Amino acid sequence: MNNVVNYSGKRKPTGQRSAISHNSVIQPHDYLFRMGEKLDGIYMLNSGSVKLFRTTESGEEYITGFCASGDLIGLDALVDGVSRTSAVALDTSNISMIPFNTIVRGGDRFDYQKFIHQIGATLNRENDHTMMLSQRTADRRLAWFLIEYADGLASRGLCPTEFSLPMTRTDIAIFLGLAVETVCRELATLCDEGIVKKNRRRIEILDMARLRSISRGEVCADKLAKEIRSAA
Amino acid sequence: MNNVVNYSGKRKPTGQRSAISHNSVIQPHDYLFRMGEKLDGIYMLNSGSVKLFRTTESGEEYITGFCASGDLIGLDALVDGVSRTSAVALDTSNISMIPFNTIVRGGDRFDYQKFIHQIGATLNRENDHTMMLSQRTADRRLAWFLIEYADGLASRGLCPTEFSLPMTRTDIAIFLGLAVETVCRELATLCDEGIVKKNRRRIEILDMARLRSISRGEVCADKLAKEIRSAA
DNA sequence: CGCGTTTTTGATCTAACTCAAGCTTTGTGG
DNA sequence: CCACAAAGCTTGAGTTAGATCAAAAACGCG
Repeated sequence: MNNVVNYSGKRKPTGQRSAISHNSVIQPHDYLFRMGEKLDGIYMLNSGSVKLFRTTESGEEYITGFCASGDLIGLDALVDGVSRTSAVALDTSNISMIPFNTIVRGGDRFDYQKFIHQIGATLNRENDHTMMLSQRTADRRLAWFLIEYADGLASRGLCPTEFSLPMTRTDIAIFLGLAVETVCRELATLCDEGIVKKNRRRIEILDMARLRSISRGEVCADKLAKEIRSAA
Repeated sequence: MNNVVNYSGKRKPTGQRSAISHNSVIQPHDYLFRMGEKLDGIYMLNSGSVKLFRTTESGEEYITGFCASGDLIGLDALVDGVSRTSAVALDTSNISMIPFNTIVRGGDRFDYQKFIHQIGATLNRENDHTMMLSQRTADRRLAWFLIEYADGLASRGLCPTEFSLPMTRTDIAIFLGLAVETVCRELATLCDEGIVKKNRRRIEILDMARLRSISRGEVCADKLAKEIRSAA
């Protein structure tokens, strides 16, 4: 499992620490901030993608979310200014910061309404993630993940059926609470059934309707595979 | 699995719907609001306990959290005024409401700072819940649950080692992403090892240190049980 | 007191984990 | 520019933690 040291060891010196004042660009593997760090405000992702995660003392990594353009990062620091989460860029990303002062006092042209709205959205996404992790089969989890990602793209006006995932299979596995091998296998199953096409990180969704019904638990992804087995 | 109809069917007419203006009392099984309902603001729980949950079209129930005094309820409605979550009282509870207007405009004596703080705290709790659900054994989940509950009591100045749980075993199971039977069995194991004492909903924690180390995954709750088996 | 709900325990089964190993891609240094 | 190393991805075989099914006991309520 990757840990903080790994990443920090191999990244370029760019963006070493969060000296972000207003607008800045960070490179893949650069940290926006690390868990336990005091933040100066909330970050807003303008482009690229960021992974949010925590590591326990014993080195277990937990991924709490993947962020894309428009998302707020560091909301959990609202409690006392310190984030319990680390944020690392997966792609080259453009980021701006909203200082805590602005948030608390309601600064110049800070869109408060929108900020509150985003908090609700974040909370809802967390809830969805939680629901997915409770008592669900691997095929549903993966289907859910792909749909979430596709929907996110669609809401940003991008193509929801053909895209490139910014994260590794291991990241997906951790996020979904599964083993890497399980993610690979389930993805392979979806391909076998003609629901998606994959080429490494590149994903093409061929049958969105079926993918959604798998996600809802109406049908099982391994249905075909099982039918073949039982026929034998 | 319990669903909305069950609860609504057997509750007394009190507090039928959320006509809560400022301060009110609701009885066990009364709904504060149901998923999809338009809220007038965010609720604050002053005493008692409330369960937050969602149900899918297919009737699956997911519990996103249990609230106790001091908690804000309905934050997910900040996105558009509608909550995707249902809130039902587990005990007789005292509740007040902060209208959206007050939140957005920053009314009279609305403690904005505290509000923002609470949002961060809620987000963190969600994250903890998510982490627990990702890749953890049943014994760790249950230990985590008991500790969370105990810590919550402690932070409210109540006794953290002897308490009565307001929710059913089934609720705990759903919240932890486990089967009811598993929750019962793991609780029984904890009792066998002298870590907790139980009498139905009544819980007494005898060895908090050991419970915490189980929660961290340092030791396995079924260790003893296994040692006995392997000795045979 | 009888009935429905909740809790508990037992037996069996299976989905997903773990371990193992090969393959592919990416990155690095000579 | 090529070779080697490291990371990432994939597939197979065997094991196991926890789900499911079944059923009894313990409450609590009308």
